[in-house]
Amino acid sequence: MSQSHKSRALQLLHRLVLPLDRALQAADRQTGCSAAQLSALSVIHFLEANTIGRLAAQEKISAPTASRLVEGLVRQGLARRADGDDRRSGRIEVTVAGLAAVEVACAAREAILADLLVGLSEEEWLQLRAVSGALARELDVGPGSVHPNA
Amino acid sequence: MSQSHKSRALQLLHRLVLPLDRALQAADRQTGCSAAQLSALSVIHFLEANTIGRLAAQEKISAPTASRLVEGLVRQGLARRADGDDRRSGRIEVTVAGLAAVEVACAAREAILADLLVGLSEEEWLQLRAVSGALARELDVGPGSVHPNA
DNA sequence: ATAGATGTTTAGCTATGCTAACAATTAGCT
DNA sequence: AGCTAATTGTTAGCATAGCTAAACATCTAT
Repeated sequence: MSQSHKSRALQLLHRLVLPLDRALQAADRQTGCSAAQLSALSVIHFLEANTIGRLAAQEKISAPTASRLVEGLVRQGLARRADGDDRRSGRIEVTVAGLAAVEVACAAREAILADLLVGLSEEEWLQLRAVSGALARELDVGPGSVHPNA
Repeated sequence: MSQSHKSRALQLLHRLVLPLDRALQAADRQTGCSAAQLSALSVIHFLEANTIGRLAAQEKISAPTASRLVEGLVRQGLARRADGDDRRSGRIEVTVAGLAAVEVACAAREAILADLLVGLSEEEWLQLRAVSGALARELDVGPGSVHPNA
C-alpha cells in the first residue's frame, strides 16, 4: 500500500543527505565556494533576493546567518553592497566574479555527483531526473543556473 | 539523449542537498542528535565499525573528525568506550540510550521530510523510493535502522 | 632495544547554523 | 515637530562539523 512506500522512501532519503553533502563539500573545497554561498549567490541573482531579509526568507535561514553569509561573499568579491543613501532599493548584487563562481562551483559539484553515481542504470537516471524535479518543486528550489532549462 | 538526462538530473540534484540538510537540521535540533551523530551511531552499531579508524573509513571522514564525533557521543551517553587492556578488540559500543536516540532521530527526520514532501504524487513516491534505493546502493549507505526492510 | 608502521588524539583553522540583544532606520500618530 | 512603534540589520556568543598538521601511543619486527 501507499503508506509503506512512503515510509520506506523516507527512511532511505533522510540517510542520503549527509553522505551527499559530505561528498559535495569536497567539491566546494576545491572551488572555494561553499554550498551555502553558491545557493545564496543564485538566490540573490536569479530570484532578486537583494536584501538580507529576502535572502533569509528564501533560504529559510536566520537573518544573522544570511548577514554573515553575504559578508563572506563581499569579502571574496562575489557580491557587492550597493549602499547608497537609499536603503529601500536593492542593496546586494552579485558581481561578475560571483556569477563565474556559480558556474565553476556547479560544474564541480555536478562532476563529483556524476562520479559518485556512475553505477546508475539508464532507467535510474531517468527516475532520478523526474524525482529531482519533483523535489525541487516541493522544496521551492529555483533555477539558480545561468543555463535555464538545459 | 542520455547525456542530457544525466546532466539535468545532476543540475537538480546537487541543489537539493542543502535545503534538505537545513530542513533535517531542524529535526535534529529537536532530538538533540545531529545527522553526523546519527549516522555514526548507525555505522558503529549495525556495521560494527567499532574503532575510530573503521568509523572514519566507513563515513569517509577524517580520523580527527571521527574521534571528536565519538567523544560527543560518549559525553551524551549514546556510546561507550569499552577500553580494557586489549586494544585490538572493538572499543566503541552504542549504548541502549544510543539505540533509542537513533530511533527517535530517524522518526523526527522522516516526519520533517514527510511534511516537506506532502505535495508528491503517488507515482512520485514510487519513483522516490526506487531512486533512493539506487542512491543508497551507490553511496554505500547501510541499513542503519532497527527496522531492517520495513 | 630500537626503528618503523599504524592508529588516535591534540591543536588550530574555517564555515554554518542558531538565539538573544542591540542599533538603526522608517513609518505612524498625536 | 517630536515621540513611539515596527521593521530591518548587525553584533555577540554558543555549538557542531569538516579539514590539515603534528604530537603521541602502541604494537611489530628486526
